Amino acid sequence: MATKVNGSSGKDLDGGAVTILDLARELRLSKTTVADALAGSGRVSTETRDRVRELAEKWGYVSNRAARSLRTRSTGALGLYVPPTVRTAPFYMEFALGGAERAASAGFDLTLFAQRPARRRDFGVDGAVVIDMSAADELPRQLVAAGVPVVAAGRILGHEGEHAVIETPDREMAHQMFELMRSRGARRIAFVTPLHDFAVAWAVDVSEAYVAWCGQADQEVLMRSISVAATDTELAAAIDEVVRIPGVDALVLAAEGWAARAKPMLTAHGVDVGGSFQLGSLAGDPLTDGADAAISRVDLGARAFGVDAFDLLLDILSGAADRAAVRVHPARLVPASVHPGAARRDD
Amino acid sequence: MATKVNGSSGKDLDGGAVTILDLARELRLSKTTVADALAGSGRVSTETRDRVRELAEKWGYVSNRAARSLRTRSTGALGLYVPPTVRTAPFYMEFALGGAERAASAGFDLTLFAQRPARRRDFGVDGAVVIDMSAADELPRQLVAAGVPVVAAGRILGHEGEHAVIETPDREMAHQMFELMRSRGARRIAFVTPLHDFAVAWAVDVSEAYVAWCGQADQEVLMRSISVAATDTELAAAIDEVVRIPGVDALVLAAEGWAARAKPMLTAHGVDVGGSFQLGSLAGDPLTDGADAAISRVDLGARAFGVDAFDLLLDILSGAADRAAVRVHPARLVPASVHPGAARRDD
DNA sequence: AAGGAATGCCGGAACGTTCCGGCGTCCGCG
DNA sequence: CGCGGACGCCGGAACGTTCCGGCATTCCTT
Repeated sequence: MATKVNGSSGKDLDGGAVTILDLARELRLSKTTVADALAGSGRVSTETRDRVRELAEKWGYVSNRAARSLRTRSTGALGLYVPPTVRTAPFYMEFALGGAERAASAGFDLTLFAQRPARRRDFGVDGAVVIDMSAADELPRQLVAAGVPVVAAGRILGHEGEHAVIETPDREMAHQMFELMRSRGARRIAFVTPLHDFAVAWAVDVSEAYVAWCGQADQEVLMRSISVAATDTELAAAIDEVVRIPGVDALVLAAEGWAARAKPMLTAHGVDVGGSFQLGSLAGDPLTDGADAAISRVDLGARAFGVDAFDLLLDILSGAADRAAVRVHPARLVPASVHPGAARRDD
Repeated sequence: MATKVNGSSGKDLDGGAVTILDLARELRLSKTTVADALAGSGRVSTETRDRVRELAEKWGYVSNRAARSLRTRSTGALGLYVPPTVRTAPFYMEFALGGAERAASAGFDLTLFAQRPARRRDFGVDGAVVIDMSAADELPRQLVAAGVPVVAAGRILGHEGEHAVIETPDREMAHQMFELMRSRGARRIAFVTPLHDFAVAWAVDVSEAYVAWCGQADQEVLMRSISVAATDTELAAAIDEVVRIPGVDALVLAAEGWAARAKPMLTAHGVDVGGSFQLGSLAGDPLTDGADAAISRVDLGARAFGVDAFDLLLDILSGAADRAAVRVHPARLVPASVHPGAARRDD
């Protein structure tokens, strides 16, 4: 009862993409058998399977994603959301590409969400990773409401327990940074961190870690806050302030890129960076802060972080991990190379 | 003849997502009418349409992407491929997010392709943008072979005419940069560019532009090539060489981030960057090279570039542009702020 | 040799949407 | 009063896949 009468040989690559039915017709098999042969499911003789696969290869058959998705209720894509505030940083690009790599290795595509959509929508993903989300952002709860498994890279303040989380040990790394500097002779370590209204976990964590360390190390709290997207002018103003504080012999900056930008400013003030004055970055990717051996940095391993985040997501999808699982992605402290002529006081 | 008998009220949010059929049953309408009411197509009374939309809103109906995709043969997603060699640069993140924004505003998702897939696959996109591709990369032709419209951001050497292209005026901007420096007194401008085996259009273009300018300006060609992913050591070696050339009073670096990294190296050599010595970046994004007012830079407008690239792709999809269209995305020369005390020779 | 199990293959139904054609009803106009 | 057409709504088919159950045929077992 088909409307179109198909010729004998077939192989109609003309109309559009080749389907399972095309293969079945050509091989005089049923679609079920062809599908089974291709998927390796069902009961098919080895000979038949080989015939099917050979023709599929020859004709360039590709399984229609939409049809499969419709039938299986899985999309074959994972989502990633990077909030607008911070997305210029190379860190997120590395993270995203690590994620894309991991997703691809599991046969998933990576869909990048732009802004949060105005209207409710079909996200079109089997799961999603959101990174460094402010508590105010609604996207995670929209995802959760839509039944999409979510992994938060960096926990979301006030939303703990609502989804899985993977974190870098920010407090611990900050602590290590301060300890390193002290062990290298620093006595008064200043700290520049994002403004308090930047309600993202890592920023809060490192600030608290600094204050805690000061208490423990019996050091005065020398903290300045600037916008996480600080311009050079803003950053320079903070540096000016810090330099003016008497006896400051070390400075740690919380956000990516700050240290590299601050260094020339410090130098302009006559500060011997890498020598008598220590400079550190708590989010130092190899590209910016890390390019300078005079800066101690915390290497967050952005790429591997992305891989790990999507790894967790995949584990959740496969049932190997709980939907509220919490994991830690290791970071690494990379001390500045000690300047040979540096004044170094060993207590 | 339905296998399942549905109760009177319905509203079964229990099973899974709510479908058009659920709405139709509840409203005692046919699926066609409901679909028409939601899509705004067909002939539906205003009253009915409102009733449908109200219930759809109330029940949180979202159109099933897979089903629609299957029927309409369009996926609702656009692809982006960033080659592995260069992807650490913030430029590409900005570009990608600009693209995601533009795609989203047209109702498309953005799928990030990871590595090129080993096997032939269904790309699952309606069109794709590839950026700064080396001629050797096979992905574009795979896409073209699969019938996917492709926009190359930065033309692909040796593949002109096979797909649409959007470009920044790299030669022109390089020329402007050199002219700026000369107008500000530079007499011997050195140039550092990626190695020749980095067969990406912009790198070739700016190198050629430099040589051409030298010829026209009657200046000796002072060019050094390093890996596009040069380490600090490699970059420093090139800088060392450049500094050793007698009379060099300006340096232009081709790739993103190089200038910012080179500046401290130059300073270490006692060079007065921003004063008697001019430094320029041909791919200076605001974050890295652009953060330093002493560096002249070409602002490629990464974000807007991404928007424009996807704009072109969307135009092609809508038929408003040819599949081999060529467009130019404007760039902008941002001169270094002239240092007050700088030695400035006005011819 | 007869019963049952394994083997190889197959038809339909479903997934949720879009789209084509059609079918009553009612209005307006000559 | 009759008729053409607009209006409001509808049924079915199709998109390409997966999956459930089933039906011959062959093989093994006792």
